[in-house]
Amino acid sequence: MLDARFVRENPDIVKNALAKRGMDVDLVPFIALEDERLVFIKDADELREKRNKVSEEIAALKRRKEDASALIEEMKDVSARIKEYEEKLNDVGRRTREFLLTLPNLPNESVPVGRDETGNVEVRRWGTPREFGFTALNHWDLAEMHDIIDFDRAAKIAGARFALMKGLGARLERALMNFMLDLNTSKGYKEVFPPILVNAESMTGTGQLPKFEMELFKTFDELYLIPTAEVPVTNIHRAEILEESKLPLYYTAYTPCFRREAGSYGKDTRGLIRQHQFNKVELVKFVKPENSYDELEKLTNDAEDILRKLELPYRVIALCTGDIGFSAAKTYDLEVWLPGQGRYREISSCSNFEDFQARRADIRFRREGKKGTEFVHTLNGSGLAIGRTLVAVLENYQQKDGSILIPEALRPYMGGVERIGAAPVCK
RNA sequence: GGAGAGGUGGCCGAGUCGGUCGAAGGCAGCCGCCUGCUAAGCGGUUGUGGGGGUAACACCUCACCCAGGGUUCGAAUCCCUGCCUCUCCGCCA
Repeated sequence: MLDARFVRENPDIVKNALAKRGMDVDLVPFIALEDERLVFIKDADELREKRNKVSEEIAALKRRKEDASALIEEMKDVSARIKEYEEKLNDVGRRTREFLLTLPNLPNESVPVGRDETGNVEVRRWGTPREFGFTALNHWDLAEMHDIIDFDRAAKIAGARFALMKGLGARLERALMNFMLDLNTSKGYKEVFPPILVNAESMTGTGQLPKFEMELFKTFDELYLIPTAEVPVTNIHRAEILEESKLPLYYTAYTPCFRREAGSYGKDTRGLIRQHQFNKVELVKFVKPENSYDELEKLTNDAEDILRKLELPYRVIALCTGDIGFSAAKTYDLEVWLPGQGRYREISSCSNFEDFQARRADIRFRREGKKGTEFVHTLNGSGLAIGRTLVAVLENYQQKDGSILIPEALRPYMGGVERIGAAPVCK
């Protein structure tokens, strides 16, 4: 959420920044509402001041056993007017807040300007896509060949866009989770395992609500299935004032993630790329404002490191103003090479939200020796999406005979299994 | 699911028949003083947010005692609803 005061005092800056996102926002009604709100606050405060003063007088009179009925009579009217103002204030305050909650974050100046994903900028590449010397298969063909993912039975159990992992497929999924968590924790990220069902306040804190409810699975108990661990982990510190000395805070979490994928009909209908339920290991940071862009580079590098250790070719994309997410001020996507598709596909998204989420979720810190508080900056990134990493491993490590080598880094997590397919394998 | 208890400032904890309570007291913290050092002791101080004000402080004012309503001239204190926590019973991975 943007700061109400900042918006009303800098409407041009806000309007121009949002224009870069391709939005034409009319701030005039908002500012009018704000002006009204400020007047109400002033008037209501003055009345309340009077009420407080007179109440003391009444109390003093009563203590002296004197008659206070004239004052009480007078205050009845004052109180009634205060109530009127409070109702107006509630109404206006609610409307300004609702408006602000629907405004996305302002892009950072370093974000390339562009209308849509065609405006994204490749920042760097790592690794070289392998020369196969044969036609590389899709991961779903490979998975079927080895009976490690069963989409048909998953559809029977749950529906489309679900997967049943079996045998070494399930083992590989688990190996990736553990490998990533171990690597992340070795870099100082604290491992947490949060609730994956959260309340509306948490969803509002990170920006999923109120605008994107249609993308979420909701239960009958007013709880939502998380679309990413970003939600519960960022909300760990909701409504808290942190000590400066505790910052930065780094967390990593494995969680399942759930997305309705409304509006993605016909996209990635086969395979593991786009599922209603998938596993992900997430990185989350709480940092001081002056460090947040350094921290974004470091976080992105930490996510990249996972791909490097798995020896999977990837590239880093700086999303342009028209393509960054609602809450983000800047985002790098990591895209891994998928031979089966012959192109790079998103496997991680690393963002700096600056104080956008912190303001919504009320996460502040106090500087040593200074009075007052400031909002922290929050960041997060996938480190990494497990399902898509598994896809990348299957497709990049496939051999001519159809077997799949296990990346060196994962073998300790696979009980020593080096290959899916040719060698003795459990099916 | 059934039966009770409770939610107060960084923490502990007091708030009597509603009135001078932003809230006693203690601890922790901070600033002084004192003391060979440390401890103890003495004095002072220490919440958050909004509005106004200032070059910046200062300062003025309003709100906040889980949340939202209600009663009242006036509520931390009374009433209602919700949320959460704890204890006991039942049930269960």
